[in-house]
Amino acid sequence: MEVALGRSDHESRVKQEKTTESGGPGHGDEDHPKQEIDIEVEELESAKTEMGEAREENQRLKQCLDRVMKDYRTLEMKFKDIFQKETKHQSTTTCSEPDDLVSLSLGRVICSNNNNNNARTSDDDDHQKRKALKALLLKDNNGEDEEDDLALGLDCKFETSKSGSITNNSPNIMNPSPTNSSHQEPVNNESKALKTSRDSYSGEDEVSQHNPPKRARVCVRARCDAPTMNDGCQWRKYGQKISKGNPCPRAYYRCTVAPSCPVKKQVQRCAEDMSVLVTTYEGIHNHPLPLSATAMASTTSAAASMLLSASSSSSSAAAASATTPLYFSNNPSSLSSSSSLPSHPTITLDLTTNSAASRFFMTSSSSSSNYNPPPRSSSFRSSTSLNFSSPDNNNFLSYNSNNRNIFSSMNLARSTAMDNNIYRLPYVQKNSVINNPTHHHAPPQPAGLPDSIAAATKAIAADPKFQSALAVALSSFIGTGGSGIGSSSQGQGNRGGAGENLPQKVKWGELFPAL
DNA sequence: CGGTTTTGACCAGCGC
DNA sequence: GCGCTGGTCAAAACCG
Repeated sequence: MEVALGRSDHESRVKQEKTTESGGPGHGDEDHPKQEIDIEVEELESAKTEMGEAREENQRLKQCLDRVMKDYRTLEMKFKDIFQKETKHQSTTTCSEPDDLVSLSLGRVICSNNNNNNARTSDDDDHQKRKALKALLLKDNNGEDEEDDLALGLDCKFETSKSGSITNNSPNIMNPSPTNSSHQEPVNNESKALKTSRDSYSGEDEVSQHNPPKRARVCVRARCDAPTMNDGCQWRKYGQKISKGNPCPRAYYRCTVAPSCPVKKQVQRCAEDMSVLVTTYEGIHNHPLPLSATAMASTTSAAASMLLSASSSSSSAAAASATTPLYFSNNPSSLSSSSSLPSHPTITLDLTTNSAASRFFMTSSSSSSNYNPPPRSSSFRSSTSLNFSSPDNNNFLSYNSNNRNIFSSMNLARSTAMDNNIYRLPYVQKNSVINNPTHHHAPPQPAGLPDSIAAATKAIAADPKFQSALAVALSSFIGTGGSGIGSSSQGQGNRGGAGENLPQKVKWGELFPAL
């Protein structure tokens, strides 16, 4: 419906413009009506052409979605089998051993010990996870109605071996589950969650309480002309600083969706490339997020969870190093936030290079990395980078051929879904391959979609982190489709919205007037 | 008028 | 202890 409106708006706008150009009715000479008719016919034809193209693309997207669903179900079955086997195998051991799958398991409660407080069985969790992901993948019309499900689905939960009575949110940077205890304990919840997460990666409970490490940060690098990226949340600027080594000031924002929300973000342009916006998120939302914010939320929470999961202990870090290919953004100069504050465990989502969503890198910190943050003698230091860039344009997840960064794509995707009830999924291009030279589990990829999916299946099955992160990434894309863009990000009276007004916001009717 | 932004001051952590 | 830097506060300015 909205599409039609957008189209009619477009047409009426065109007509209005023409009327204006021709000086209005009765003012032009005799030839003008003919020319106008010709022009209108031409535009009608072009509009029809565009409509046809859009329909084709919609078909492709539907097919892509079907394939993704099939793959997902296949993978889920495999994963479930593997997980059940591992659960049986590990049932004899304690839960003190961190589970690399914990971070992105989409609601699963991992490491279930014998504590009775956890009534959820593995099957229950699987069911919940499946339900949540299914809701993510299948919901098409009533996105807002399923916001809770979405949030639940994207939630990550930890259960520490010591505090079994607490089923906390993971260090979920952006998206705690609204169904959890957030509402009951809006303030303490964060510290609890942080404590749990800290405990999980420091392994020093007592020390953590008295000398807590800095909370994890998620750094997102993306090309953006706007003052800040629109991530769906409401932010209020509370400070600005010129930081060392960067002529561009760093702006400090605080989440204003809820008064007590502790989440902050720092926004700074990259010194070497002013078009790159570096946004660093810190903290845990203690309120339900608008659906428009869940994309970034799930992405950043996944990243942070991975970071903390990988950092949870030496064993898990070693496991991460062993199982996860290393691919650092190798651009420390741009990571002013993280590099200047290496005491914060920081994960970086690098979305800056070339094409759209593009290649999907999972990386993890390791001493063998070529990324050398400034040395600092003390404090925990961790840096992890997810690189979505595609230097060679062999896209795996790609929105389209536009040279648009992933989050611009997210905005567009949401506009699409909002107006057309069809998710504008990142689709796999015809010649797409998973081209991850650093991924040892991914065999050489021949071109072609089925092979790509097969390769993806192998790669995902081989690497739980990759698997989980891919799921989250997919849910991020899909999650953007459920509601109107900016519908919740800009509240009443939010003038300026801390620079969050959407210059990059594109109306669907303008983008695809043919629809 | 209420909310946001700006901006100088202040504080804490760190290195020397 | 001092200086540097990052981060935050809060009063004033700004805006619709």
